Amino acid sequence: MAERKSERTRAAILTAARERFGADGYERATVRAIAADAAIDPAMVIRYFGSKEKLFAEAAEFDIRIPDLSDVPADEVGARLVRHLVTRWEEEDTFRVLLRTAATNESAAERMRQIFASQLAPTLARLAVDQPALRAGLVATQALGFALCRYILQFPPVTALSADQAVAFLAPTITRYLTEPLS
Amino acid sequence: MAERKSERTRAAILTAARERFGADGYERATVRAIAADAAIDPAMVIRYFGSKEKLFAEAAEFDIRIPDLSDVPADEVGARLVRHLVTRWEEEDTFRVLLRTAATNESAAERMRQIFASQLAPTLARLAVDQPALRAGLVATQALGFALCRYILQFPPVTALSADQAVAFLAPTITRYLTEPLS
DNA sequence: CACGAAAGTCAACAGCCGTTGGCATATGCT
DNA sequence: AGCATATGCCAACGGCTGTTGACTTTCGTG
Repeated sequence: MAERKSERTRAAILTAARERFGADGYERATVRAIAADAAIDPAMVIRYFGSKEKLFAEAAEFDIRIPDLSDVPADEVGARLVRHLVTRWEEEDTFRVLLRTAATNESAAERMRQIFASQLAPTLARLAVDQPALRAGLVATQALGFALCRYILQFPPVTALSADQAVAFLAPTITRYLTEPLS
Repeated sequence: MAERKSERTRAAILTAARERFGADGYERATVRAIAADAAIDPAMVIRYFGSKEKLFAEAAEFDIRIPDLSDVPADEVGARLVRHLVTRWEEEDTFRVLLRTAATNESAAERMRQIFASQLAPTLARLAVDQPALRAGLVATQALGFALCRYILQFPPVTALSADQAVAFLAPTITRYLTEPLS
């Protein structure tokens, strides 16, 4: 069972990495600091993950896990979606890591675009009355803007919101973006 | 006229700095690269601005210049505001510099919060039916989310939008955040 | 117990970074 | 012209970065 120990430290590194990347962003989070948090030698980080960039790639793997909304009443879709997103964002650091980093790191931005294109857009496409890509894009602006103001920029009025309040305000916007007829 | 020349290079540095900061973010934009863009020695950058941080502070000075909307018909406030923001964001690099950097740099985030609190919130407060801080916060989530998806993450459906389309979609959301009764 | 591989330590590398001080040059004033 | 000062270049510093290779310890297995 020589591998048991190694998997534990591997997980420790990953946890520390997510914390540091999430708090400081990619550039300012140093391998040495991550190693210190995980109480191991910086060399081990490289040994386990090959490079800082590969470590980040693994630390920022994120599945948004959008539920199937196809048999949810049309007027509840927005609320269900918003609640799912907020829950999902707050139960892991991963998304925050990705969002924070995506602003200054092109590969993280690309990953963000991929999540949008492969996870969010297809699901929303079945709920939009027309122009699915455009409507998914609009939904993304509101969803990510909320995440930005709440978790990254930490605007006081936005951080002060409860999850319920957030859902109540954002849901109608999402619904409108998916269904409002184009003028 | 010894100062004329210096002011020209000072401006050149500032321009190059805004470009680099805007493209790469604070950490990855090096003093050396900025100096190279301005066709000048790295030492001059420090001589003129004292430090990289002070250079950034000056490069990221941004006045959102929100117009007086107090005598605009209530149903046009959203459109006017959105159009102003998009115009303002696109006529300078400054805002993009700030937004990109705010994700990983605490002092830039603080500046963002200040712009929100001292420039946006007070104006919106006079337009909101109640709970001015909360409503201004909601407006910010939609406005900044749009900027994030369009200028930073560059989601294709969002970059594809014309200014007119953006206004048409976002304006009703803004109006609703300012006026919709709380349930 | 002995052996070998896995896990971890340590020191050092080369390469950037922001910043500094000294020195050349140009420019404007008297 | 000659001086003072502003402007600019150059080389170098100390510090931090990701990454590497050699060495030591740990530990499961024959």
